[in-house]
Amino acid sequence: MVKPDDKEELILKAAMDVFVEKGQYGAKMQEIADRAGINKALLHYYYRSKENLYIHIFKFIFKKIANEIIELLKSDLPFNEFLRTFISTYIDLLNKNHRFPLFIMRELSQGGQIVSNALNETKFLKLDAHLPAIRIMKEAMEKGEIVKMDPRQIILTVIGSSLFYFIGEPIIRAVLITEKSFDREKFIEERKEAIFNIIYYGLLSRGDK
Amino acid sequence: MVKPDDKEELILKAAMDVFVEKGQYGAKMQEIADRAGINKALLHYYYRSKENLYIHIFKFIFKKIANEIIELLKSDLPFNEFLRTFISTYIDLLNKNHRFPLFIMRELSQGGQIVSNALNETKFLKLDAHLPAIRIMKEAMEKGEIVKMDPRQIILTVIGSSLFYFIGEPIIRAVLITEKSFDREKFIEERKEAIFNIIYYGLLSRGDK
DNA sequence: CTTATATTTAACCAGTTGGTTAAACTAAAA
DNA sequence: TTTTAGTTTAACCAACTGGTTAAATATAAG
Repeated sequence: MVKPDDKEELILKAAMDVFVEKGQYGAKMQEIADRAGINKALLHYYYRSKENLYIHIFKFIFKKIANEIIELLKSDLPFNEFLRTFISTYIDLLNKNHRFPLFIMRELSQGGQIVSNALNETKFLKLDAHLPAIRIMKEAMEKGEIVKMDPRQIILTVIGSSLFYFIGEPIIRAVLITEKSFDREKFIEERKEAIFNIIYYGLLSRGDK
Repeated sequence: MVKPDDKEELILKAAMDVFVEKGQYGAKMQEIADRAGINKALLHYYYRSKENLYIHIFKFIFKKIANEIIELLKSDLPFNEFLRTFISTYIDLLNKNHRFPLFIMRELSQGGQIVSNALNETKFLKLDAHLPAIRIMKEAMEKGEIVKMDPRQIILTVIGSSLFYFIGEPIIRAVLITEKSFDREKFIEERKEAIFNIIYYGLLSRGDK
């Protein structure tokens, strides 16, 4: 028995689009079926309920993003190269999936039950000293290359700085961007540079005050 | 004619709670009525429709946050003091209203029609060179105090770094916080210090590379 | 007292929507 | 050919929900 066309994949793709766009409650099963080019009956044939389907989609997206970040944190490079690579790759990832962060945030604002379930199914339940990224930072601190600081503060600053443009883009463009011809990709490249420079030089050990 | 108890205010308060918690579609009029201690009929007596009420609440919250940020950007201080004050005050604001950012984000992810309407009703449609904050930065650059850089990159880094903890708190606490007894307020104070230090020293002019 | 507004109660309606069902059809596998 | 799973069609249902309505009541203002 082979599916002539992989309907299940069509469903997942359509469901992802609709849920990401409209959220769990704004999404309608009929619309998902329509966009997948199938009918509602088949939708329930594969996924018993809307909630089921939603959780499935959410976990899929969450794990995809989480796992990519985990990979990045496993890198083993000198601190400055690690930092530059992390920022650049993470921003590329966000740029390619610019709707995912807000989708995850929306679920977060709902209370986070589904989020914490999804979290339990990823590998980084707790970031500890064994993680290469943390080790790299601690070593750089011990060598006196960078200032001593709680590594979590560095992580929060890097991720927050990188993420913000993508979750706030509509407002940011309305408020901050005045050019008539705005080159988004160029701005994003500049963003990478700026974040790296600010954070790297902000962490470099300074002799005096 | 005086309202014995200001029901209208009770409604607004309850509606805010429910909408912030569950979003536009997750919220139910009946629940709003219940939490306000009144009945559905009165709800429609004051606010003709759910959409009406939602837009009302959204704009109220959005303007409150936006206007506080605008005030902060009007400050006129030396760059380093401005930066320290902005970060500290902004984080305090977020801490006091920790549910608002995600609420606004959720609406953003819906397409942003309501957001852009709300935006038009605030005073900072475009941040330009006249704004004190921008002037302060440009002056500090010209004086050679800090490195030359697009001021928007600085703003995005400051806001992103400050905001991230509050929109990602559930995940951050699950992943990054290992202490059994976690002192949230202390961590937030440390966060202020870290953000200021990283960004300020990251911007300070450096003689060599 | 009269009047106008505020408020409650309770029933009701219509539209939407998640989900079901049954029958028929398709097509590959055995 | 028979069997089994995938798929469609179309009708249907029950629950929920936003919104309405009408009648009764409260209450302060004029």
